[in-house]
Amino acid sequence: MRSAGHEGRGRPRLEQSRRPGNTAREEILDAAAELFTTIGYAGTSTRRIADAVGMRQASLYHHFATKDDILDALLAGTVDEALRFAGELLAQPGPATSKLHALVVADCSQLCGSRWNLGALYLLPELRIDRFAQLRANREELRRRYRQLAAQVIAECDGIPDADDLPFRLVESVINRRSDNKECTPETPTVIADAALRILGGHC
Amino acid sequence: MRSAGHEGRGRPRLEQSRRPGNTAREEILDAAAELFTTIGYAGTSTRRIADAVGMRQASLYHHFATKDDILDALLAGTVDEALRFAGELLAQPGPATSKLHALVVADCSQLCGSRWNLGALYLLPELRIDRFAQLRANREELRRRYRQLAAQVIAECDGIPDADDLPFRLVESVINRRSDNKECTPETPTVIADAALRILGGHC
DNA sequence: ATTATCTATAGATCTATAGATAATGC
DNA sequence: ATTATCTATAGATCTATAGATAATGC
Repeated sequence: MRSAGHEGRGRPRLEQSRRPGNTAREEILDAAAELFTTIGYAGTSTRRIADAVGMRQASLYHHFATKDDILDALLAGTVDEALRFAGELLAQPGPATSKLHALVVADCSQLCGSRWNLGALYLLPELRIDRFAQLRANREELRRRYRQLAAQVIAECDGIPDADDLPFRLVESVINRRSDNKECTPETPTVIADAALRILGGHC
Repeated sequence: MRSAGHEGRGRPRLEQSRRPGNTAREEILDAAAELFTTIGYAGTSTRRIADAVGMRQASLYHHFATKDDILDALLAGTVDEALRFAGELLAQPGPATSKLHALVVADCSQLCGSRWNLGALYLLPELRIDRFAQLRANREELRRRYRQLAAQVIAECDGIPDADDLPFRLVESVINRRSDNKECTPETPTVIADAALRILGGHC
């Protein structure tokens, strides 16, 4: 079992690795995740990422063709699981209330559990460029499914129709809380999920 | 009454102004507000701001000493009014419920009403540098006053203690909605304010 | 031979400054 | 004289490429 930065295949690094990860690719993604979420994408130079890993700037390009590809790799997969779970819940029978609760708990757990605040990447203004249109569309579809589930809860429990976008926004608030250096507690996911149901104003 | 870009004091511009505002300073701030909120701060070059105004890049520096100063000028004052109003409400007697409602309505109206989504500037990762520590502290103080007011509502109405941060986060959600190109409606401020009370779970 | 790193650098930025110029104001 | 613009550019980046080098694998 090879530990990062030690005894690899190619030429050895000049400095020892400072990052977790079994491969150079994972080390780069870990450093980029920290920097992109804290100082932004445009504000993070490839040199700074390389410094954080402990390699030369040019060496990044053996693993990623462009800087955009690094952001892409970080984002890929973050929404997919949430999207899949939301689709599965929508297809199932049963009360929407418990389904929405389960979705919120799952998504908040994921947002709270990641080593870096990866959800914040979706809020970066840089994501507006065409290159990331597909990723934005995925997030938009997730939002649509939240609204659909929320609308079902509102219908079932005689809630407030205008509130159907708010459960999704409450989940996003976990990202803002982490950006403000407020930690998640183990209770956070259920606190948010309970709040998401209350906010719809129904009597179930 | 002088209209921007026409018959001013100094040397005339090569191009006509493309921006609203009675002074060059206002035109620059308008262009910067659009660009900073849509493509980010680090991602917006001073050249691009100047192009959007219809002047040369170097001419910006007659009005602002540094690029940071432009962001600073946009942020200055955006939180101050909210902070003042929150402080005033906290000092007044009366039920916390109606005070929190009024604060949320006021802040959401301000966030919805600005020509550009200025609230999004507070969510930019670039604001983490020391230069903007005071502005972040102001926003943190506003958040603290929201929590204080929310805690009073929770005490008065037997609500859920863990929910005290959520009214502030709901107000922030208006920023995310605008970033997602969802317009505010005239009802948005009261929709959010009503939701902020429901989310605290009290029986008042 | 293959791989992952290294050094060096091209070419394109980007912020900010220096100094000239073309208006109005006095 | 004062003001707001302009042109030109210094100096510091930044991304990405070219090609050398030092390991392991076969």
